[in-house]
Amino acid sequence: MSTSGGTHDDDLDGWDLPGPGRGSASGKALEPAPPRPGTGSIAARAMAAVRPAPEVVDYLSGLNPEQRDAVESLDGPLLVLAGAGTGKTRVLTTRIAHILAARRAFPSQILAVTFTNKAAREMKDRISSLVGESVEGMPWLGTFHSIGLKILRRHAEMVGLRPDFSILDTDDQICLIKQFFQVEGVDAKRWTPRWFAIKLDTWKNRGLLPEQVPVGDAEWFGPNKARKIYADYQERLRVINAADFGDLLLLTIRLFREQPEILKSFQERFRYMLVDEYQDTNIAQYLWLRLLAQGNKNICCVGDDDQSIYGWRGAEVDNILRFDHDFPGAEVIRLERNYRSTSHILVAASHLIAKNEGRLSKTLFTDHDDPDAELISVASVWDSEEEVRTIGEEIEDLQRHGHELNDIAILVRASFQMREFEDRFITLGLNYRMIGGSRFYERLEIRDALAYFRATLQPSDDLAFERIVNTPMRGLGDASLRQVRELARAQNIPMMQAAGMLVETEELRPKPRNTLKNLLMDFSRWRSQLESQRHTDLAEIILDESGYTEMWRNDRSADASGRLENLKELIRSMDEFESMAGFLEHISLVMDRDSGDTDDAVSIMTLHSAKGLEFDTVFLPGWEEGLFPHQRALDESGRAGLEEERRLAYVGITRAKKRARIRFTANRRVHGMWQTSIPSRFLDELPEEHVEVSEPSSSYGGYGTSGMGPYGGSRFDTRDPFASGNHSTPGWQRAQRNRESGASSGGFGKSSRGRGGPKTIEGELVAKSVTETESAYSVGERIFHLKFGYGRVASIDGNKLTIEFEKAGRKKVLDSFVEAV
DNA sequence: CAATTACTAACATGG
DNA sequence: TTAGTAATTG
Repeated sequence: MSTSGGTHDDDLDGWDLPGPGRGSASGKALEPAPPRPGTGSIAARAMAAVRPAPEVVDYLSGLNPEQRDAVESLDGPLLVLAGAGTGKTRVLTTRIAHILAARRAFPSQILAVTFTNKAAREMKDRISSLVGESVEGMPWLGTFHSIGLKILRRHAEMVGLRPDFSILDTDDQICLIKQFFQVEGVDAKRWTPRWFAIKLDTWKNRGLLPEQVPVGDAEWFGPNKARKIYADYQERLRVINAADFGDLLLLTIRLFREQPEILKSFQERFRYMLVDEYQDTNIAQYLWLRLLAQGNKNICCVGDDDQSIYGWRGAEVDNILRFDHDFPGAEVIRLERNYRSTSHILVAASHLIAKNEGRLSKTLFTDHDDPDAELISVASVWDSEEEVRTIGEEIEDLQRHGHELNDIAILVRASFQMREFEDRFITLGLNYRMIGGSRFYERLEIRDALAYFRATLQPSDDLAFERIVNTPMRGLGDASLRQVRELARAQNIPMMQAAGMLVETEELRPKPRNTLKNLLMDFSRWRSQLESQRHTDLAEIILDESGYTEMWRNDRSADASGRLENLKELIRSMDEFESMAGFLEHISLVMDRDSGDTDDAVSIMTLHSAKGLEFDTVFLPGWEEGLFPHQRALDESGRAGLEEERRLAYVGITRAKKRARIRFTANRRVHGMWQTSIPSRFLDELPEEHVEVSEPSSSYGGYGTSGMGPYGGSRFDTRDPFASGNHSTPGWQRAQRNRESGASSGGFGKSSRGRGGPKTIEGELVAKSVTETESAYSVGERIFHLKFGYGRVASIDGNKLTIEFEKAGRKKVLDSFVEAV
C-alpha cells in the first residue's frame, strides 16, 4: 500500500453508475453532468430533478417544501434541524439519492456518517430501496468508527500500526489498564480500571493526546501519573498492534494533520458529506468532520438538540448550536411538521421536553388529528415481574386484534431490564428480537473462542493470548505467566514473542515450559493452515485441538451444552464472511447480530438504541426515580444529567406512532434487595389532558392492608386520583420525608462531598442518598415485610437490614421496605 | 498450581 | 442476587 500521497482510488472500481464511465471518476469531470437522456431510468428522472418540472421525479414528490429544500440545497454547508418524526432520515436518504441521480457524485464519493450501526443499516436499506441496487455497498456509509477504521487500515503505517491491527473492546481495554495499575502500584481500592477506562475514553472523545490531558486530570494517582499511564497505554497498544475505539477517530485525526496530502485526497474524494444525529457528535468527531469538510464544504448535518442523549459519551450539543459559526455561510432549515405520532403523543412529548432549558425551541405540529387516538397510558404495577407479565398480556391482546409484532417495541432505560422480558416471552412463546443488551459476542465461551482466533491471526495480540493461555487449564498459571509478561514488558515486545524466547531458556520449570512450547507450536501450526483451510474449518480445528470444546464437553454444569451450541452458532455465523479476519473485524465493530429480520417479532431494546426508529405501539417500562431518571446521571451530572434523561424520555415517547404505554413499578429489586420505588418525576411532567391513568391491570391489594398505595411520590401521591387515601407504606413515608428534607435543605450539591442527605437542584429532589444516618430499627425488633411477611431484625448495616423471616428465612432487605409491628 | 471460600461491587447508556 | 476477585489451603 502506497505510503505517500495516498491516492487510493481503487474503490471506484466496480461502481457502475448510469452516466459517465469510469476514468472520469476523479476530479472535474464530475461537475454537474450535462443531461444525457435515456441513459437509465434514474438518470433520466434525475435530469428532470436538477432543473425544471421536478414534479415528475417520484422520489421528490411527497416531500414537504422544507424537506425538499433540504434535499435540493446541495452546495455549501447545510444544517437541518429536524424534530422527532419530521422525516429526518427520509431527507438524508433522498438527498443521497438526489446527489446520485443528479450525477453530482459516485456512491464512493459520498461520505455518510451515522452514530450507530443500526442507523447505518437502516440508511443503507432505505437508500437502496430508493435508488436500486447500485448503491448496495456505498463504501463510505457507516459509523464514525467504521469509517475511521477503513481510513486507518489504508494508512496504518503512518500512525505506527500495521494494517492488520486489531481492535480492542472495552473489556480488553480494562484488562490492559489493570496491568498498568499493578505495575504502577495504583491503589486498586480507590481507582478501578473501569473508572480509568471511562476517563481515557473521555479524553479521547475530546481529542486529547497524553500531553494535552488537563493538568488536574493528569495528577490522579500521583504526580503526572495518569498522563504517564495514558502514554504508556498508547505505547503498549502500538507494540501489540492494536487500537481502541477512541483511537479509530483520534489516530485518523492525527493522520490527517500529519499527512496533508492524505487529508487532501480524502477531501477531494468526498464531494458530499452527510452527518446524521449531529447533536451526538463529540469533539473528536467534530474535528474529524471539520478536517474533511474543509475541502469542498458540501457538508450537510442533520440533528435535533432535543434528542441529544450521548452527553455521557462526550457529545457536545454545542456542535449543533455553533454550526453556522463553524461553517460560515451555512444554511439552516427547520423541519417541524411531524408525520409520525398522534397529537396526544406529540403534545405530551413536547410538554415534557419544554421543561428543559437551553434548547433551540422548536414547535412540532401535526395535521392528522384522529379523534379516536389513544391517550398516553400510564399505569403502575406491583413489581417488575408483574410489569413484564402485563406487558406480555397486552402484546398478546394487540396481536389478537391484528397488530403485527413488528410494530411493537419495548424500550427500557437499562439493558438489565431486557432480560426479564426475554425470559417471559420465551415462556409465552412470543416472538421477540433483542437489540443490544447482553450480547452474543460478550458471552464467555464466545469471547474465549474469539481470543483463540485473534491470537492465531494476530500473534501480537497480547490480550487474546493472555485470555486463553490457560483456558482450558494446562498448568500455565500465574507464576509462569508473570515471567512471560515481565519479559514482554522489559523488551517491549508482544507476549507470544516473549514466550517464544522464554521456552528456549531454562527460566521456566520443565513442565510449564513444555506446555507453553506446545501451545506456541499449536498456534504456528494453525497459522500455517490459514491459507490451506477454509476459515470455518480452521476455526473448528483450533477449538478442537486446543482442547477448548473438550473442556466444555467435560463440564458437568447445566449451561455447558448451551455453550457448545453457541460455539457452533459462532462458526455458523462465520460462514457468511470471506475470511476469519473479516469476521473478526465485523464483530469488533458490530457487536450485535442482525438476525431474523424477516420474522414478526416484538423489539426489545434500550432507549438509546431506539433513537431513529418508530413503532405503532411503544411500551416504556420502569419509569421510576433512580432508574429513569437514572440515579447515576443525576449524581454525576446534576441538572445537565437530568435534562439528558428528560431528552431520553422525549425520545422514548416520540418513538410511538399511535400508542405509548408507560409503566412503573412500586417495588424493584436492586442488587438483590427489594426497594420501594417512587414514580418518575417525568410522569408529572406529562400534561394530564393527554394521559390516561390506567387501573393496575391485576390486583395486588391482597398484599397489604386495604387501600395501601403501592406507589409514592409525585402526582400519584399528593392528589392521587385512584389510590384511595392513606399512604401507610413505611417506604413511602420515608421517601416523602426524604423529599421534604431534601427540598428544605435546598443545597445545590454539585460535588458529592460528604455522604449526607439528599442533594437537590433548585428544590427538586435529585439524589436520594441511600446512606441514611441511622436506622429506625433495632436488632431483635419484630417487623413486617410486604413480600416476605413477619420477621425479626437480625442485624443492621446502615439502611440494610438482615431479617430472619418466619416463612422466608434470612434475607437482606432495605429498611424503607419494612414496617415495625 | 488449582480448588475452595470469603468478600464486594455491580444495574447506565455505544462503537 | 450474582459475577468476579482475593486470600487461603490442599
